[in-house]
Amino acid sequence: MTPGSNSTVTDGQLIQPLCAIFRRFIKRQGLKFTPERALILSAVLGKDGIFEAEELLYEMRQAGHRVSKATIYRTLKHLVDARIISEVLIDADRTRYQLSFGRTPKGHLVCVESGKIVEFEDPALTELRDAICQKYGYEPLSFQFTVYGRSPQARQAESIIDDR
Amino acid sequence: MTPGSNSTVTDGQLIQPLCAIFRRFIKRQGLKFTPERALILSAVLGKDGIFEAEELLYEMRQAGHRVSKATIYRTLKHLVDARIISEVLIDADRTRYQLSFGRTPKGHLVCVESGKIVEFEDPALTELRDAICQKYGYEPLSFQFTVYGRSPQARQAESIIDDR
DNA sequence: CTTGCTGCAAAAGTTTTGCACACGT
DNA sequence: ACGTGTGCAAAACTTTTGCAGCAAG
Repeated sequence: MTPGSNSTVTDGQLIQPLCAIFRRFIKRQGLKFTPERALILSAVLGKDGIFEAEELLYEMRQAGHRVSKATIYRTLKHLVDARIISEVLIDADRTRYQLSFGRTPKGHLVCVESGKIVEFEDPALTELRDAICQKYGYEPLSFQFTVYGRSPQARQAESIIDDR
Repeated sequence: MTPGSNSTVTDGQLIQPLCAIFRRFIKRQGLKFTPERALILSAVLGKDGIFEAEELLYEMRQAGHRVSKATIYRTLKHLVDARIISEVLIDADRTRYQLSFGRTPKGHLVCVESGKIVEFEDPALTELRDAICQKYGYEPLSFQFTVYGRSPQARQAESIIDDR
């Protein structure tokens, strides 16, 4: 139950419909809707932003659920297929994920010094995605826009050290 | 429509200046400009588009140069630091690279079925990068825009199989 | 000479897979 | 019952690192 862990009230409203959507998606492929899959989906919905596989595993175990790393990875793959979450590629270290169902796709602004990630929305992103796809005759599915820069704090910190 | 402005012939003209730039960059850090580093830079300049570390290693060995995987990775890192090449993150499988020095930054259109990657230019990309950075007070460094879709060929192939 | 560089092999880290058993449908 | 799913541990991969000898400045 973990009281007080529900920081994202709005996401809570998504649990019911998304469970149904995921279950339908799974069944449509002749696969099975298991407790583990439901549990992982619910853990994903509890995340408010970008998350990682290992992080999900850790938090689920903290919450007393015993799931294996393998099942996490296998289920995340299905959730991506179902277009409920999407991969977020910020660096080559590991894959990150983000809830994407029913949300405007976001761009990401990354500080190369601190690694801090800021999400932002801009209608131009989806417009650009569609324009490019139309130009090449592609069916648009998703996009990823990541901007790398130096945050104000990092610039200030650097200017103190910097003496070249 | 685009003439051979991105061909390897044009890149040939970049070898001299880029060697100088890289050497200066390396020396500025108190590091050493070695034959291996020059060789790797030259192999990179021979690539016409996106490439991978392993691919570079294979081709250099084919060409009769003996370089280690470790040195390839170490040098690619320096080339990224020097802003001569940039990382291209298409999927989580591996890191790809691309010559970026003196070039308009590109976006990538990826077919999710075939994995084919099309590069494209659009001034809106850099404009968007700068607009976002300005909004948050960041110093813009680079960006990555990847659009995932289904190519006309893939859509056609799928429609033949598809009979749900 | 001093300091960094290279190749090799081993290590590290993330993601995948083989297997035996358990469980949805 | 049948066919998937799960957990575990091992495997697979890409990328990094420790080390001993080598080379650039």
